[in-house]
Amino acid sequence: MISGQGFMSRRNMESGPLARLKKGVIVKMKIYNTLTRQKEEFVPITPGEAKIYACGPTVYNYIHIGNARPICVFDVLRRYLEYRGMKVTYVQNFTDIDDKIIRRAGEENSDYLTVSRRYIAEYKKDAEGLNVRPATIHPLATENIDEIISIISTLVEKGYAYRAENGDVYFRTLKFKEYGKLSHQPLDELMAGARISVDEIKEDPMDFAVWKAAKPGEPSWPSPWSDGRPGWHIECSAMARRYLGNTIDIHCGGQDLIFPHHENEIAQSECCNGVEFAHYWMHNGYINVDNRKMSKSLNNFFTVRDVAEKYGYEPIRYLMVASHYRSPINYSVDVIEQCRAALDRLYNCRGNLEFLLQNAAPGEKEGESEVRSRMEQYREKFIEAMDDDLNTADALSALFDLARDINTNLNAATAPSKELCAFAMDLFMELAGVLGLLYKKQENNLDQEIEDLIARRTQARKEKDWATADKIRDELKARHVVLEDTPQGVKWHIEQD
RNA sequence: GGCGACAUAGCCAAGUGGUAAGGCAUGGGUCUGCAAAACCCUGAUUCCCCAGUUCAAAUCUGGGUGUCGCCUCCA
Repeated sequence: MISGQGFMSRRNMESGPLARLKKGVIVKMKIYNTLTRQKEEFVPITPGEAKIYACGPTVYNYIHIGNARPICVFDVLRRYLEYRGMKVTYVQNFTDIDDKIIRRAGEENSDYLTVSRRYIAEYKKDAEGLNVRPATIHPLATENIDEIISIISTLVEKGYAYRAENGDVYFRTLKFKEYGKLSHQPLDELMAGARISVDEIKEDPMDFAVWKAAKPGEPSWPSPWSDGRPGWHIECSAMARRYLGNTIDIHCGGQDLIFPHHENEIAQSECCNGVEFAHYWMHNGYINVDNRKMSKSLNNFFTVRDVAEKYGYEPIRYLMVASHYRSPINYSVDVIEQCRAALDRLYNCRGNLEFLLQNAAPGEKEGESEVRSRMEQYREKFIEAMDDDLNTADALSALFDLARDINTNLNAATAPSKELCAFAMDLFMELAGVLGLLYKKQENNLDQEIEDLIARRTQARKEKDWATADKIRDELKARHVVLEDTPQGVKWHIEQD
């Protein structure tokens, strides 16, 4: 029995961050580590590479915007590390077998497979809408039963888990001396607070199930202990190990997973593999509604789908990056509308720049190199903010600073060169892209009919026939084509809704 | 009971010792045939309260108030 030995003490010089630091760092980034409760320099196991495991949704319903937060925030983490030149392996599981899924299947008279596959598909639609890139791997619990059984077998062999008389297998929590190190809960306190009903079949109330024997009619898989299914926590230990190895760089999820889910993962993985499970633990804050935590159990949640139908997906994503990932966010209709208005400003900037770019003449002009170098400073500010524990709110302000600079200095009056316009556009989209914003495509084509209307209006304006011009403008506006008159001609964009 | 988070303008939100970023909204102005967009100006003598440390505190210390969360399925 070796728990509590060297592999936990990541402060030691051989395996601690200092040692890894010496091997060479590509990204000088600080991450708040729940394990140590402080910001630490991010030093990956392999220089230049990051292995990340993010707990994914249990697929028994549409995701709500509380679920959307970790999905968006850790997508930004991934994008940022890649932006800084790292190779990122990002694993996000789907929990596709569990009590809630089985219950749901029962309610609708179908089976767990139908339910889980449906909501995985729905998840993917929402994730795409939110501009969340698919993970490197999206493993399913039910496709990793062998790995799960292998880990449980090792735990049983080592004496960390035992079979109860009904076929369940439980983890011997008290045997893992460091239990509680992530949630910083002393074991006796956890026991005092344990509302776990005293279960005759467990040796100790703190023990948790790693394998559950099937009740009649439940889906099950054969195992050395019983026909049954994995407990919730074990699947993440199994999938993290299979796809990322015994030790990973960053494990992320919502704050509510710290206890017991992540605590249990640590116990299982470290007792099984004998090495530290994850070097960094990142946890996002909650989304609240009326100042109360939004959750499926409180039934005060908004699904991503519902909000997206009213306001679009992007304001949701904006909401997630507009504040720090560890702060709570209080959701309201007001706030989401403000997000949409803020996005409008950014899209206007992009639209104006695009229009300028199309009309600009090539040939760098005098003084433009100074403009470039000034704009480079916004990138520096952006990176500095992101390096500080993913301060997306501060980074976003750099994007707005850039937008103001572009609006002020790149316009019809200053007639910037094509090169400068392209430079500004690239930089603007580069920073927005790291946050996963401004992914709505630029419309380039209009119907012939609309083109004709615009041409007629232009003619009317030339003849100072304002009545006709305004009538056409209103007509187009009703069809969501918004016109703006600029010194370089008519500019249009398609309005949403 | 144990552990923790938060409190900055009408709203959202950065800022952890050097004199309050950014966004939304409001009001005024410039530009425009009118709009739209954009730009400029406007807005917290002050960062929940009290006391302390300091030349200097939203930022540190102590105390208090309020709100929320985890300890049970939950992002």
